[in-house]
Amino acid sequence: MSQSSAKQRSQTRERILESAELVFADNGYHAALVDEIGRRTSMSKGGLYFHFPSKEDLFFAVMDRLANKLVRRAEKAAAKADSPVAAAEAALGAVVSALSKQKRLARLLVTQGYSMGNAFEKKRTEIFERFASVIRSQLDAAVEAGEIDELDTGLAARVWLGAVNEVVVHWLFSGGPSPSETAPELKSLLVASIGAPVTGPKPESGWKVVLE
Amino acid sequence: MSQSSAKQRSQTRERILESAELVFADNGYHAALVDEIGRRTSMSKGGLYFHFPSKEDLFFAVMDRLANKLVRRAEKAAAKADSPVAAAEAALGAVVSALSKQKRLARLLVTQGYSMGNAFEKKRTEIFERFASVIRSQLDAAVEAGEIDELDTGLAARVWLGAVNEVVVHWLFSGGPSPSETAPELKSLLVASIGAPVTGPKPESGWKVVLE
DNA sequence: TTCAACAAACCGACTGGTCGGTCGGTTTAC
DNA sequence: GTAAACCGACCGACCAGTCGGTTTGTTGAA
Repeated sequence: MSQSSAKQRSQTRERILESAELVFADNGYHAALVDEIGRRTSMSKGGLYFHFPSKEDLFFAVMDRLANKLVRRAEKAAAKADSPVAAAEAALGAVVSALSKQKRLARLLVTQGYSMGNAFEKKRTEIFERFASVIRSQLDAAVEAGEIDELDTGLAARVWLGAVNEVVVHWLFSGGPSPSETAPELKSLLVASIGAPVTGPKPESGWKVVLE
Repeated sequence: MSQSSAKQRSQTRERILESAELVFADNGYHAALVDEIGRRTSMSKGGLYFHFPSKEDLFFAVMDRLANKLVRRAEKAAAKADSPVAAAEAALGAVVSALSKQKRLARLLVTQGYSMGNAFEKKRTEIFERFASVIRSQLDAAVEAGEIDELDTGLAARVWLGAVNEVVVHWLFSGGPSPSETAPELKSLLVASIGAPVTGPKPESGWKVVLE
């Protein structure tokens, strides 16, 4: 009946998204071949095009799926913290940690969004803004609570993300240290940037690398 | 004679680089057509290929040329400052200001380096590292002079650049405020991040927006 | 229980347009 | 005279997307 076939349908979609994620992450958008995605899904090109109208749409779907996962993690981590600043730290930490775990994911989110025309670049920005707003709302709360002085929290959130972005890129392409290794130092810099007191690199500050 | 033809030669190269910069900046690497570069240089494709072995090499040459210009500016700005921290601020300010002035340039440096395979991504990173080292050496001097506490200056420099990068991207793709507008706030955040005392947003701190 | 009718899902050879790069030739400069 | 500089029609690889067709699954009437 139509109920069960709808389930089947979305399972197939999921299978395709999974393969597509790998192929896009390994090759970047342009070099990724639709045929290759088909191969890894054990499905013909025609089959793929039955589920997704274009390569572009498929790519967007992959990005959205990843972003959802990550944002959920960040929010979860933030919810556990017991002060706004700590929550902001925790959210950022969750992202850093997740990216460290999976180079593929890092590549996709951090660099591939750029690799094309304006439509794509907007998508990348949109996703980054979602992350930024998680951090931003914590910083707003921190200001509200008098934990830190007033400041442009939107800007601060972007600064934080930009910093993480660069550290990740450096790791990806220059063989620099993994983001999790740099995390404590990074945390100090970013917390200091918003004028909050920097607590020494203590392991209990929500920067555990274990996660997942 | 060979002297004058060598001059001619490099002038032609320069003409090509100029056009190529425009075309790459407007369209990104992939969408940029070699024929279009030829058109704007009033030179046939064959002519271009006499001077550059491939589209890829041409792109790299464009990037290098831009990077050289920017690094020179940053160093010049730094040289004028009268304390290491101020010099670091000034260098960053010069970059921000230059990027604000020319969206094209910003697009190229900040996003197009990503749009392809690994070779290109390395190039982008290489260029960013050059900027980072300008800032980094000032921070080292600041530590040396006891102006700020010890810290991972390499990381701090990357954090600064990453922050700028993100602010620029936000401006480019979300119609956010121009980087020069945000500059004073941004400066406060970044200076605070390295634990230096934040002087109010005074105009004389090397953040003049005028610069060519 | 069987089967015809229909649709959803899938197949894969093929097309059509795109461009980087080539190469035999012409022009220009010395 | 000759070599560097330049020309531009052409080639050939590439690949997203198409489309006529086959398979699989569902339904409902006989």
